[in-house]
Amino acid sequence: MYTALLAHIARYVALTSAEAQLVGDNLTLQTVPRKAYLLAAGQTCTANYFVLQGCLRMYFITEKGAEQITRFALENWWITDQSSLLSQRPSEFFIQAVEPTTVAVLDYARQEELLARVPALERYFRLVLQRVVAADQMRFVYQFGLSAEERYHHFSTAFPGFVQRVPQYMLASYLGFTPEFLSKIRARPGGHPAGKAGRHEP
Amino acid sequence: MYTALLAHIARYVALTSAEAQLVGDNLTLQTVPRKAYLLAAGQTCTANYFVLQGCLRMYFITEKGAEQITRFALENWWITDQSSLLSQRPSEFFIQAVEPTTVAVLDYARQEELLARVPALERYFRLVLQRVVAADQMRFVYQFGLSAEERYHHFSTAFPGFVQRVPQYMLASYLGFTPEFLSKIRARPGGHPAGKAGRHEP
DNA sequence: TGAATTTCTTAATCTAGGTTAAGGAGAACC
DNA sequence: GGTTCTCCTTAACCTAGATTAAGAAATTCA
Repeated sequence: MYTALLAHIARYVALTSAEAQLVGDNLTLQTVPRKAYLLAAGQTCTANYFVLQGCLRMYFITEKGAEQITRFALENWWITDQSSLLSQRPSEFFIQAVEPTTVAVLDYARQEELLARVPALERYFRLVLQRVVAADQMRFVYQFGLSAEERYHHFSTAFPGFVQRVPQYMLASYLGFTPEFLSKIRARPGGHPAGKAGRHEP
Repeated sequence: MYTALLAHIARYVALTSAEAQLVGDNLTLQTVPRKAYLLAAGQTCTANYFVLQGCLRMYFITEKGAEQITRFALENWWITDQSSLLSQRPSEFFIQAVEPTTVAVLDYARQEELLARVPALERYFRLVLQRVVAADQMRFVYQFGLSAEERYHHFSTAFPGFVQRVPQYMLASYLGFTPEFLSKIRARPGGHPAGKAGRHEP
């Protein structure tokens, strides 16, 4: 049922089978149809989501009313609004399925209890969070260190599979520019080389 | 010696005095003169730094050769290049003292050993990292949801003390625009209301 | 399968913020 | 107590990318 998640945990820490059982007991499985929401702005975030299958996006609405995507979550990624989760105050974010998606839901209230019983998970989440911070840091370097066009080229070279998996206007939003500008870039010579290899995940 | 750090830990988890002793034994104290570096691009990051007194900035050099500040660390903040630390590969970042600064240094090699002996610290760092992710998330909202001028006003209203603590060109870099543009904003009517109250930390 | 909805493209026009250049003023240094 | 750095300001000009407005392709789903 949660084999992908248990395998992910095993990459970082070793659990006894009793502990693995306990993990499973504290999760729920949820299928999310395309365009359905796991979280909407105004709601208080209640859980941590692990993507078993599919793709989620997290976004907020800017002052001008535009959707600004802050991150995607693909298979084997955790996603949540840490800010709302910690403060237990209403979120500014939406978490929505880009394609039909299956997630393991770890309810925040049960999480603390579970971590108390399975201390190895404290370590697991610490390591996962370190990686999230590291990824956000590098994201920052690309966002501020490169021009919009360079960002697009860098990203589509690094994750060619992913680029084909989401609508381009979402990619444009994630990279911090408009879909019109993305079209312009792609129309330029060398705009979208028909690459094949490369990683699939951002 | 490390009372500020032990107090910070105590805000999240309880340590026995033997454990607190062990923490102290695995730290070193370092004083960093103004403009000195704890990390420079090209070096592999070897430690996690906790600011006891002073102010650090983390930045990288963009393609155009400009310094782009990614974060500051004031008293009671941890700072490191998670990316370089995890991969043990050369960093892209500089970590430099903005003012004479004292830090507690937790060497990465010793950190893993220490956490194995004091499991409560796994929880401590997990909680600290959750807060870092939450802060980065909100940072993103301000960065992409507001115009440059709104960013400046929001930031200087939220952290008036901090604005007076660092040179303005650093503030401009952190907020993602040029010092010239910051001057332009401040010259506008209502550009820099002489506020007094408010938080000191970003 | 065909209408409705989403997504993508093109092109003209516009603007927030960057760039360049120069001067001024405070702080540190000798 | 002057000279050298650092930092801040102003102003003219410039550009990357936004906005607006159509229309053209794809998808989706009934």
